[in-house]
Amino acid sequence: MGSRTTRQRRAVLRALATCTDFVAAQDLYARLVADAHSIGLTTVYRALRELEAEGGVDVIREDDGGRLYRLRPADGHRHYLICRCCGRSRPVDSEVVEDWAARIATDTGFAAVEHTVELTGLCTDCHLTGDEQGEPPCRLEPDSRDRRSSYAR
Amino acid sequence: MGSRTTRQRRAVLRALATCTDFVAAQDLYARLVADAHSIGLTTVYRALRELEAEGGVDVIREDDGGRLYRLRPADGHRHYLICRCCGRSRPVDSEVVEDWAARIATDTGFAAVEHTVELTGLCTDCHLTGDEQGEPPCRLEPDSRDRRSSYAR
DNA sequence: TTGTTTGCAAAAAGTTTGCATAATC
DNA sequence: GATTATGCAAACTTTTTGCAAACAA
Repeated sequence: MGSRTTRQRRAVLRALATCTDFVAAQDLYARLVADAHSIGLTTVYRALRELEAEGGVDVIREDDGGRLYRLRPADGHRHYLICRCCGRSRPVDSEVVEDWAARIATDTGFAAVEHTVELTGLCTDCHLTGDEQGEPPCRLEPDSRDRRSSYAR
Repeated sequence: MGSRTTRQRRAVLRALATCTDFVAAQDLYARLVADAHSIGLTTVYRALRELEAEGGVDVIREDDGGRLYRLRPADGHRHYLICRCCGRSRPVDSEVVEDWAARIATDTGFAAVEHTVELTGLCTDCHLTGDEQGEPPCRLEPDSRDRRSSYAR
């Protein structure tokens, strides 16, 4: 009934540790394959889902419903500010929000309250380059479609 | 170049106003059809996407990437606490979060910062009924799959 | 040995698009 | 009359599942 340590799971974890930012399952798979690993896409999906379930990764959602994963820091989950333009993310201080969520939980009587918080914007780099409308001014799609397309199945 | 008022768009808006909670595009479509309206699913999707773009609706995302829509109150956008069990939602006071997001925006220099905030939990009703593990204890799926299934295409 | 994990191919689901027709302004 | 909206069917994308073979313990 226990969980087993396999070559593939180790590889996924190591690849995830290598990433400096959020990655899509497909990207991670592509990286692994490009890195001469032998692994199936299904396995990558399963590994990420398991990691998500046990809280090993932070997850953000793309507009189209896709998921992006990032290894969670040892000191607990974090929230991020993501550039809609270049896709880069940075963790933000979210104590306030954590407290707020906890307060809501007690105030409402809801149990097992969980929260999803995402911030998006245009980083200064992208902001300087493109127009300021808030919609894709730069070289990359707002969601990471570009990063992914080069590895289309 | 302007947007036109059509029978279908009016119907979507009216149906949305009728809903007391978040609905999926497919559900809204099913309701409209059941209500003897003549409308296409595509049109519903388009209408909702337009409403979303112009800020007429609040949107939450399901685990599977689906979207649920709810007419936005006249006094601006809101955030919600959603029961993972029965799917019902209630608006929560989120001034704290709004302020926090604004602060992050100025602190980081990011432009056009937007935020997504969702709270989920188990409402007291559901909590009393099922076990307390935080996973689907009740009669309904944690995401609204049940509400939708009865109208499957 | 025994129960897990893998991975391929196929399925699934929700949403979007092509395009001819219909309706609005 | 010009432009915009509609709606059907087909396409698309990402993720999940069935199942036999491979593998860890």
